[in-house]
Amino acid sequence: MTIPIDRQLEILAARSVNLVSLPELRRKLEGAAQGQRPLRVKYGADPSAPDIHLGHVVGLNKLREFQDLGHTVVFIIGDFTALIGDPSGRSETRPRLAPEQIAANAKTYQDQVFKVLDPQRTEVRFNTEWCAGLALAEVLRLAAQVTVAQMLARDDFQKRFQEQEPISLVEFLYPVIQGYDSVQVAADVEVGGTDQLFNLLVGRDLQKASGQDQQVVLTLPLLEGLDGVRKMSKSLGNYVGISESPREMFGKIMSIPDTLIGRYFSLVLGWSADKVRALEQDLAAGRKHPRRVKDELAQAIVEKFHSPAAARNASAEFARMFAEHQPPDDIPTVTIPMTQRKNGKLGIVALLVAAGLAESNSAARRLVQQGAVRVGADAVTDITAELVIPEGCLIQAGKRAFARINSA
RNA sequence: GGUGGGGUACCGAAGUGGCCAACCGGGGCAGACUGUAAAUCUGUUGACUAACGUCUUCGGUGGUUCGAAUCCACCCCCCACCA
Repeated sequence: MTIPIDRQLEILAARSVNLVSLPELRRKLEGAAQGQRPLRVKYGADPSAPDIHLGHVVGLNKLREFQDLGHTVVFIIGDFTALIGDPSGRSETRPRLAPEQIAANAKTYQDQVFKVLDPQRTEVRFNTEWCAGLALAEVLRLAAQVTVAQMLARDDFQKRFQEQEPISLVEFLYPVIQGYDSVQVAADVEVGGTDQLFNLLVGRDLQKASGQDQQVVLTLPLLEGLDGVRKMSKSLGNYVGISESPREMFGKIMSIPDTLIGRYFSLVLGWSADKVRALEQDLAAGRKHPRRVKDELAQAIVEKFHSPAAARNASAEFARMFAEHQPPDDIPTVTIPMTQRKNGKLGIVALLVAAGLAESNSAARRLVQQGAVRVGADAVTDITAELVIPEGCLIQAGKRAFARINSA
């Protein structure tokens, strides 16, 4: 590593919201450079939802930057803490998960994170390793480091408390256990979202109490989800999973509000602040068209998680589907036995249901009445229509749902 | 242990004997428009029915009533407060 420390600090501090503290990070980087010892950069993942999405990528990108500078990422899967549920930013107690579910999620996690992280410089740990056998006496010693006042000073708890919403005692323990992870892995740095600030700082306290060097805390912005307002999360359904198909991924990114374009370039693709600013100025001045820029964004993201070819295809298909209103090329084929037909004809409502394009006859009728349905080249607006369906006939319900019909 | 407040459709939340398949908001779906699955506007959002209409739904079980999400009884679950 011959990159000067100043440059390293610049890279690592980019996009951060909190950095506690810059001098400490400098000291640690210098120590690492001199002692040929990579820093241990901790990141905790909550396996309560199985998909890694772009919101996680914000953190993963930062970890990758550490790795590219020669450091080691300690990726902790919070299989034990998932039994509690992180209260951060929550307005209610999180549901607790079954151990089998957590194990399954943890597995898919590991498969996904290496799309961003370098496996050679990653240490994956499960915190059950050291939490499961934790003696109560030890828990008490740890818990003694945090005061109720500190807890209640947090926005999320305060709000819940004032609104007489329930707060479980184990939720108070969550930061303690997460902090204990830092002690166990001897973390030099911990990276997390801004909502994790409190938890990360508790890690510092516990390390200090254990006589360890305190970890540097680095928080990153929370990426807004597809709705453009709330943070991206699985439970809000406003997320883009990194394992999603190129088409899904592309389409979802095209649907983000224009105002978020710069943020996605910055946080998902790691663009520099200067570059993002220039882009936003071009957009504001009308020198660049949001549609085109978003297309670039969506392609770049698909490329990051799939391939350049997949990105080009997704873009082309999207344009064909929505700009030219052409059907996509992989349409599911549904077989409808001739026996379901009367005189070789099929009612439009039954057809939609049989093709899986409507959940019920009522829903099918609504679609027809709303003018969403096409059979072959013809729009169908009469719910009593009886149709002869040629082999391979294309059925469309709405802009995005298609099926091709076979008989048997 | 005591007191009080709750459990309504995917979510939030009104409704306190008929006008309730149930206001409203969010979400979803559809249409128009467009630069996109953006924004905006409009419609729609239990099931069956071509339609009239019928059936099931408001924590559970019974009951009162011509008629209940709404009243009564018992039960289950959740929460806050005071100890």
